[in-house]
Amino acid sequence: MTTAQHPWPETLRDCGLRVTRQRLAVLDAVAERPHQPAEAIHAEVARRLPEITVQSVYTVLHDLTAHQLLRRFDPPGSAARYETRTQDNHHHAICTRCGRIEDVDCVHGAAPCLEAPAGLGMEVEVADVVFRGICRDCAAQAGAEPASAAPQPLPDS
Amino acid sequence: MTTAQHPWPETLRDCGLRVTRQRLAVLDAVAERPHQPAEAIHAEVARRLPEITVQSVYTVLHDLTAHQLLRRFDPPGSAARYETRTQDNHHHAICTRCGRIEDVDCVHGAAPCLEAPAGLGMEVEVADVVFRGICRDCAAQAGAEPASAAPQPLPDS
DNA sequence: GGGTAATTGTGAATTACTCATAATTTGCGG
DNA sequence: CCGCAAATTATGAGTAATTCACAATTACCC
Repeated sequence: MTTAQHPWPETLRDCGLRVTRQRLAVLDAVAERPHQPAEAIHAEVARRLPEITVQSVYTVLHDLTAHQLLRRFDPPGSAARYETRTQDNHHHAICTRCGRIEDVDCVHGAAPCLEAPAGLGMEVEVADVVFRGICRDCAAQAGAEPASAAPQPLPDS
Repeated sequence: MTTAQHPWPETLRDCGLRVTRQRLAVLDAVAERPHQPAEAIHAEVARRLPEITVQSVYTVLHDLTAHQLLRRFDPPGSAARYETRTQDNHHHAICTRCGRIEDVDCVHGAAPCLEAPAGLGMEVEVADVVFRGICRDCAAQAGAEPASAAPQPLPDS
């Protein structure tokens, strides 16, 4: 689908970061499949760079997140996820049954929820919103199967 | 301040739970100091029940959370916190410098942010909102000290 | 190409929990 | 009150996710 890739090397250099195979591979993997945990990113990256270690993936993810090339998202009760959408203010929806994570564009405009805490003595910089519920597919299945009480352990995207 | 305590024993029995010293002590500790991690709750509880173990605190927190007597909150990149405000829809503000966590009442009314994802194929049950920024105290200090780049490791309340 | 600082690899350590099982306790029935 | 059964807690080990220290390698300016 996306034949034209991001100019990752340029972006890296703009941040004062060196261009390495590991960083490019991680950026590609996260761009292609967002909302994956570090282990899954490592598995994907290892297909091209079999010698890469999980620890290096952690280091790369940490560095790229610190430089705003990646955004880290912590689903409650699960490992951290990463995505390349860092410039816009978007939120996330998690299905409590199948664990699927989807992006949710901001409803109130560009910087929506930041207007919220009027009386709060704080200058708000970020507002992270996590919606939780039952996605359409799981709701459809719920009619047939009563479904398990415990939610699935957050599989993939 | 709050001389009149909650009727925890009654509340516990209403949930079909037995009344134990450990549960009462945990409920008291969380009510008195919300937004504390399990370790801090254990430390507080241990002042009255020196023989209690951290694992038991984890079990109690888990059980009470499952029965809606406590609400669990996962700050990004930090251990879980607990609070007794379970009936209202409120959110949280975290100072990225000092780590202080404060409650934020809902701005849009009772169930505010649930109206958000119109085009989303999901029936939203919960909307967790986390505001992050610099609190008033830290902003005042920022003028004097340039402050460290890394945020403090989420101390207390 | 050479040097140097940045980056990655290696391996151990840590944090925040969870799990299995044994000991204890609560609360009901008698 | 007493005792039993189920619920709860203590004990100890185990796990997942991530971090840390340091040695080996690599990118990039000259």
